[in-house]
Formats: sequence, C-alpha cells, structure tokens
Amino acid sequence: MATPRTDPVTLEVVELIGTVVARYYEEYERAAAAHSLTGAQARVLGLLSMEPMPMRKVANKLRCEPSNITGIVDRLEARGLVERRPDPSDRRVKLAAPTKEGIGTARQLREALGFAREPLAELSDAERTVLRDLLRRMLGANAALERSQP
Amino acid sequence: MATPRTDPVTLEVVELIGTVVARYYEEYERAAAAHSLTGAQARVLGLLSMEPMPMRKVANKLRCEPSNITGIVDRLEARGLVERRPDPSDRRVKLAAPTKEGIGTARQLREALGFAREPLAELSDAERTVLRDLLRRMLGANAALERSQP
DNA sequence: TATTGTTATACTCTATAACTATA
DNA sequence: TATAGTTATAGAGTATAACAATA
Repeated sequence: MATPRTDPVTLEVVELIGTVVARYYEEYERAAAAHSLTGAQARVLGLLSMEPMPMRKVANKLRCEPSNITGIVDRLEARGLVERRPDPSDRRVKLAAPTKEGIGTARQLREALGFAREPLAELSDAERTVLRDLLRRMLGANAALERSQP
Repeated sequence: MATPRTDPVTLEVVELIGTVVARYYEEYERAAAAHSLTGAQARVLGLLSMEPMPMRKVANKLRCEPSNITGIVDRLEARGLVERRPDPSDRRVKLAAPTKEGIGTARQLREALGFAREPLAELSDAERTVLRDLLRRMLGANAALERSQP
C-alpha cells in the first residue's frame, strides 16, 4: 500500500474531491425532493429500476439493515412506484420491482442528475479520457465490480 | 452552458464519480463511528474545529435548518467536545466552539480519512497535477470559494 | 419589526432484537 | 437449524411552526 501524500497538489485534489462529493449529494437530494422522495427512497427506486430484486439484496446493495428496506419499500409502494412480487422459486422471498410509473420516475431522476455530466462537457474528448484513466487507477481495477455485485 | 454528453467515456466518468462519492461517504461515516459520532456530528465538529461560529452560521454552512443544529450541538456538548459561548457583541448569538478534546477528536477524524489521499499516492506528481486541473475546470473557478463562504 | 436560538411536532432513516413463514 | 421478511423499539436527523430574548 502506497504512502499517503501531503504535498499541496494532493491536498488540493482532496479538497476538490470533497467539493465533488458535497455537490453530487446536494444535486441528488434536490432531484429526489422534486419528486417528493427522500434520498433513500430515490436510491432504492434507482436500484430497482435497473433490476427487480429480493428485499435482502436491496439492503446488501445499500449497506443497511434489511428491516429498513421494509419501511422504504412500504412508502414507495404506497406511492405506486414499487410493488412486491412473490418469488416462484422461494416463497420466503419477496421481489421488489418498480411499477410502470416507478420506471418513469427513475428515468426522470437519472436525467435530472445533470451535475455529473454537464461539467464534463467543458472538457475535450481527450481530457475526459485522461480523467477516466486517472479515476480508474485511483479507485482500483475492481471498483466497478464492487458496485455491481451484492 | 455546455450540453451534457452521453458518449461512453463520459458515462464511465459519471459512474466513477458515483463510486468516489459512495466510497468517500462510507469512509466518513466509518471514521465518525469509530469515535461514536454520527456523520452530522462529525461534520459540525469538523466545521467548528476550523473556526468557532454562531449556531446560525453552522446551519448555513451545512445547508440545514438552525433548529437542527441545536440538537446536534446539544449532543456534542454532552460529550464534552463542543461548548456554547456568549458573543460579546450580540447577546442573541451563541458561539459554538470546540473544546480542547473536541479539537483533538477533529484532528483524528481528519487523519483517519485516508481514502481521499491514499489512492492519490498511486499517481505520479505530474498525474496528480493533471487531475487537479481537470477537477478545477469541472467544478468551475469559484468552487473553492463556494465552500469557504457562508 | 427583524433576528437568534430554542422548543414542540411530525416524519424519515437507522440499528437492534424478536417474531413468522418458509427452507 | 438457517434464512427472508416483518414488526417493535429507540435514537438521530430533518423541516415546519411558534416562542422568548435581543437587536
């Protein structure tokens, strides 16, 4: 493991990343609130819009206790955005799946998240590629894997 | 305002930024929990460790309602990490300030946030400079200003 | 009158533990 | 016995509205 640096450039990059994180979160909460959703509800809906899954898997993805998902899905279901389906292969399991309306809301949420893409338009194709490669190396080769797995 | 891009490189960068945000938040919560603090408490303590300030200013910095700060500072005060001081120039104002112990805890929290610095050690000096310049342009020239102001 | 901080209220998220129905 | 989902509970964060003290 490499030693953390404390030179001015490194410290400024850390500061810039902190700004990215703060701005990203604000933008996300604002997009969710525009649909009268909380951040947690928007995250669950976004996850399910990619692929319906058992309640427990939602909890694993979001790294929280399964009991929390019960309440969040309750509220999304009351809003008509998500529904619970039986799993034919295991009657203990309930599959959480977005409704037609939920899929539409999830799509609007993704499109509203302009922050992450819009500033990138300021960069050239070559610069975006450089940025991608630097972020890849920062996060390690298995970063994408981590996020897409349980 | 430039048009958001939808090419594969841009979309991957967006995904990578999402990963950065998720990892940064996890690391922050973990560091706070190691001191039996919530994320919100750690953020307030970190803010006050830079400079004591009125309760209302804390709320402005964290972009939340002032009434929330009352409770968070209550808990930090009960832990002996923060104290309320009168403002000599305005008796309505209470200045929230870290105690000696609070300053120490804030320092430990900063040092524990290895994530943001450690992966940067994988990059060369030149690469970190490139990354800095790309992030600067992404965030705009006034990004640092925004964060350090009310 | 306006501002600062607080209180009261209601809702949501969170973890923990106990419960049920399945496996 | 073990697992999936739920319920019950308690603590914390959040916004809103109303309040006392001060400007």
